[in-house]
Amino acid sequence: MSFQIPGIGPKTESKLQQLNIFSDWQLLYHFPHRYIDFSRVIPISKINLNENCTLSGQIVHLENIYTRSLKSLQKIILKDRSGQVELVWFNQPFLIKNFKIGDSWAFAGTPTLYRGKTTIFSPEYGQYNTGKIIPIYPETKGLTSRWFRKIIGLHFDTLQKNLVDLLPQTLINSYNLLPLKQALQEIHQPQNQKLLAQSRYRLGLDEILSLLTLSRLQKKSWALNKPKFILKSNKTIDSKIKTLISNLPFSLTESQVQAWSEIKPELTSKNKVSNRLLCGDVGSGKTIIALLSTYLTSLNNRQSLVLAPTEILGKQHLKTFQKYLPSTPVYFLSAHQSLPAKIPRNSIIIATHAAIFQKDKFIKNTALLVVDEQHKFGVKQRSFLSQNSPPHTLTMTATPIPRSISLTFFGNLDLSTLKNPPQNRLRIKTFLVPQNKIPACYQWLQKDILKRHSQAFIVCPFIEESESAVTIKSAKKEFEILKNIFPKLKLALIHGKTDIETRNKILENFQKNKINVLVTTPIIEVGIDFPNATTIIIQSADHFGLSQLHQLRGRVGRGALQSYCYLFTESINDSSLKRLEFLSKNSDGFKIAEYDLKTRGPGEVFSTLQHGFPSLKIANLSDIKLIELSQKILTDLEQNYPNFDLEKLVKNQKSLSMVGNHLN
DNA sequence: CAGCTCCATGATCATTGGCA
DNA sequence: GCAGTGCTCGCATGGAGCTG
DNA sequence: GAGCACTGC
Repeated sequence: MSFQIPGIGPKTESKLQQLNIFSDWQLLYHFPHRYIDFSRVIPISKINLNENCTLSGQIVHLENIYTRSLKSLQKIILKDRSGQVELVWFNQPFLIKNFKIGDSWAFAGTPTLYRGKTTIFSPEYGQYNTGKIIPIYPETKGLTSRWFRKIIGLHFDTLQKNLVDLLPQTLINSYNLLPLKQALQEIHQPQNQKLLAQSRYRLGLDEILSLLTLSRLQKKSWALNKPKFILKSNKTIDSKIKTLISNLPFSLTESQVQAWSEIKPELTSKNKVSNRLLCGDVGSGKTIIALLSTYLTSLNNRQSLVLAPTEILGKQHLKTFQKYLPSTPVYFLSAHQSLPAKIPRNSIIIATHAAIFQKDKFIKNTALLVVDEQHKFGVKQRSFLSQNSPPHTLTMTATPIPRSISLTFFGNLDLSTLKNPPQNRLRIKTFLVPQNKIPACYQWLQKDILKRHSQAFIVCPFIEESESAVTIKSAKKEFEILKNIFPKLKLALIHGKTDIETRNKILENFQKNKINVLVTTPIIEVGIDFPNATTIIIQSADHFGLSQLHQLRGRVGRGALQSYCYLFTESINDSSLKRLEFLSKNSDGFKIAEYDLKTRGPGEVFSTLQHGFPSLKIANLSDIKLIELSQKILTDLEQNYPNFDLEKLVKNQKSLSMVGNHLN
């Protein structure tokens, strides 16, 4: 487990470790993140300005020039039959000793015109850096791309010696893939763009394939679990649940019915432990599903545990549960509030994360665990899952996860999706507000608040005014301005640095309608129900991801009144305006997430999820075709290559070394 | 906020010409 | 293990943007 | 000059 090749001593080794490279084959899995194409080798006279090229010729002049301010620059004049160029470096006086007048050299760079002369600043030289497409690597201080190019160029054969292409040859042929070694060679030393693309394709496929494999393996190992408590559904229980459903003040939506029909048989299965992700847009009614599940458990005289992301949200759940399940014991557990010493066996415990620290007390009696993730995807609650006999687990998320992402990252979970929102909800009217209409909008808001006794959020991206980004509204400053705009209204400010007690107090007052307008940073994202809030104004909307905006918008429209979302922006950037327009015309979170994924990449969609996902180095999660191909290949492997060792596939992926944290 | 990575940047010479 | 030699490769700085 | 390999002790 270390380095065989020469040139790596203790210093370099520790630097490599900073880049997560611990042994020599991993060097090959340190992929370039971009390339510069110096493959155009031309005579000097054919130079096009600002177009990368490689030139070779004789050095006819070289000098070191020292300037006043203790700086220096190095100048070389290179000549071939067709003409000459100047090459200039800065502050590298040692450099010219590598060259002699009369020597022949090749240099690569981008020619520019400087004071009437064609000049290349800091050109590359040497066999690994000229005349080809050169890779640029992720670097650490002291480990340059040049270093990687050389070491990999010199030792490629040694480095790849022990690597085995795990995919069967026949499969590689039938899908027209590059063999592993060739792919690795091309990613580091591409012969041309086409082969480079093929190489990225192959290696990206490996990444996705490993992810899929990993989640499939985990699903398999989860399937070995037997339920600790067997829940039944008999006639009495069924009818009670039916009564509950029919007594609800609304009827279940189609997809709620669907989801329940998926979850219920799992909970009552004799030999399977449920592990399901319930993925539903803001306000799609996930809580009801949780309610039904816990009720079923309770009717079986067993205990459920509902984990809420925040205390406020937990209390909200508590209210809901108590309201609809008056005859069931529901308890609340948080950092401030503990459980009674003895609780009935059929209790429903609603807990914040504080519960995690005292889980031992009651987890062993828990038959059903509901984790309300809201927008975050935590790692913490995995500790519940990793115990040897886990309860039925239902994870709920308000992040609409695009299909390609749920396939790759959550393949180990069964998936239920809530699509259509409850019919009684009015669609939130969303408008893009240009700068000059902002005052009118404020006027309208004030009127509306006074008329309907409604409330509003005003969201700003940052707390403090930053000098570099004057146009970005800061919550604090905006708050002052808004106080002047709305002299008749009560305003309050909340941001990430407001301490929790004040924050809770303000939220409480807001809930009681003692505050008309709440000015905040995006912290209100975390799903709080304020049915009376009907308007949300988002400042500098272009600075948010679409998914995030969608979540923010979901803060309103929770009551019966018509709600509004106003997006303020000073941006004139065409693509950001388009994005915002898309948002104003669409209310389906899944569509929005897909759109975000396609136009901005996975970062946007994941921005509201907690970290801890493996970063793919090559594959792109928005590449649904690649993901589908990986699935196809995986099925192919399982069906037609019975001896194929899936586990090996996972272990060999360096980029997955951290996956364990998240899926285990 | 700090720490890190990425990326762009960086220097010299020498002083005209029209009008009153 | 450590000192000495000779080899190769080597800028510095600031702002920007990201992450813990 | 930093890091490294190699040599000679």
